[in-house]
Amino acid sequence: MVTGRHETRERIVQAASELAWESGPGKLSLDAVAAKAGVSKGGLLYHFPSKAKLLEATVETFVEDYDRLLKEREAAHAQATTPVAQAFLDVFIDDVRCKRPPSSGILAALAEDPSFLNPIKRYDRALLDRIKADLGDTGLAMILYFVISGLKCNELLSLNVVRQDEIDSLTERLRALISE
Amino acid sequence: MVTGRHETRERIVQAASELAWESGPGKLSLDAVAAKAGVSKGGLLYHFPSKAKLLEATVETFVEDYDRLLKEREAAHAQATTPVAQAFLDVFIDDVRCKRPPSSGILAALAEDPSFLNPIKRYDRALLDRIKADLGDTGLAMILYFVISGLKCNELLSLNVVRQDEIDSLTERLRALISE
DNA sequence: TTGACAATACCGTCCAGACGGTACAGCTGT
DNA sequence: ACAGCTGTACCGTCTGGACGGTATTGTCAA
Repeated sequence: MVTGRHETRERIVQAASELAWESGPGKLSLDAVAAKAGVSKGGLLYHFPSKAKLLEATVETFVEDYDRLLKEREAAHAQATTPVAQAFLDVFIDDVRCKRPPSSGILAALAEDPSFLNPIKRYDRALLDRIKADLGDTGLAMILYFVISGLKCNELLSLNVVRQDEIDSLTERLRALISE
Repeated sequence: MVTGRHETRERIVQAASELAWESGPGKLSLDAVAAKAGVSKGGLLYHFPSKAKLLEATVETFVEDYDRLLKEREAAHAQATTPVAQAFLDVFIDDVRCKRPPSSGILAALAEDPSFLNPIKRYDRALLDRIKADLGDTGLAMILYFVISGLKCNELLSLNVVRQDEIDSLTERLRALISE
């Protein structure tokens, strides 16, 4: 098969994420991932020499994708007084609007070993600091960050505690809080 | 060994939770749980005829324990205007103060099958409604619920994004918001 | 230009070990 | 007598990963 430089790698990572969602985070097998990605198991192990490396890459990809979206939204709010906070909200709202299945790749990584989430930990700590600096108000920054974090967690674990209209009114309220 | 009626059951559930924390949520084996609980595998399977039943019980125990703590705190705030919201905050604060390892039993259940979390979903939906009724202000209730939810998630996934003093100032601010 | 070689990107097979679960015989405190 | 176990033996399945092989593409000296 003729493939671009890292096209197959990306396909494998995406297949892993989708499979984690479909068959449960702890039931991710390399065989299944390979099959879903349209690659033989040998081929998979060429790109990711172990399951650990695959899950590592899944988390890293997740962070990179999120960072790209956030930067895009930040650029769109470049003239605003609180671009980071606005962008942070925007990305979350887009995420729920898109109704795409939660990124269970990170759950699969968590199931294997909690320390795989370290990149997220680092990224989010830096993000929280940026929101703080952006808003000036530390307390408000934390409220914004953790409300969104709670909502994301609710999605990630498929708890579905809130309805869409409740999410909408909550995000509107947050928008008002950070626009004052 | 002399045991009470359901003492062994409880010991097994607790062993499962601890093991999920120590060796990763997805690497919970019945052999290991039995060993940790000081029970033979046959004995474990006497109490929980399958792994699914064990994880189910783990989640149920988690919800029951939480409910007991919440009710205690509610009783302590019986004369206040917003007992549920106050108690909700109290239980969280106690939880982080105790510095006990996160209840990874639910992560193990999640790894096996996300639908094991349904009891939590039901409980939390009802809890959110109670906080809403308690506070009168729907938006404020959701902010309170999701900030705490975000903080819990942060703990559950061991992300440790915030320091203890930041948590303290955030919970104080929430306390002020719901005491007005 | 070409031929030798090497790196890349896979394929297909195989295996040791772990796992969930079954079965069952025996022990023991009440 | 019987619930509540223990201990052992076992089965079928699945899994991560090692391994050897193959086809394609790229590099580079002669």
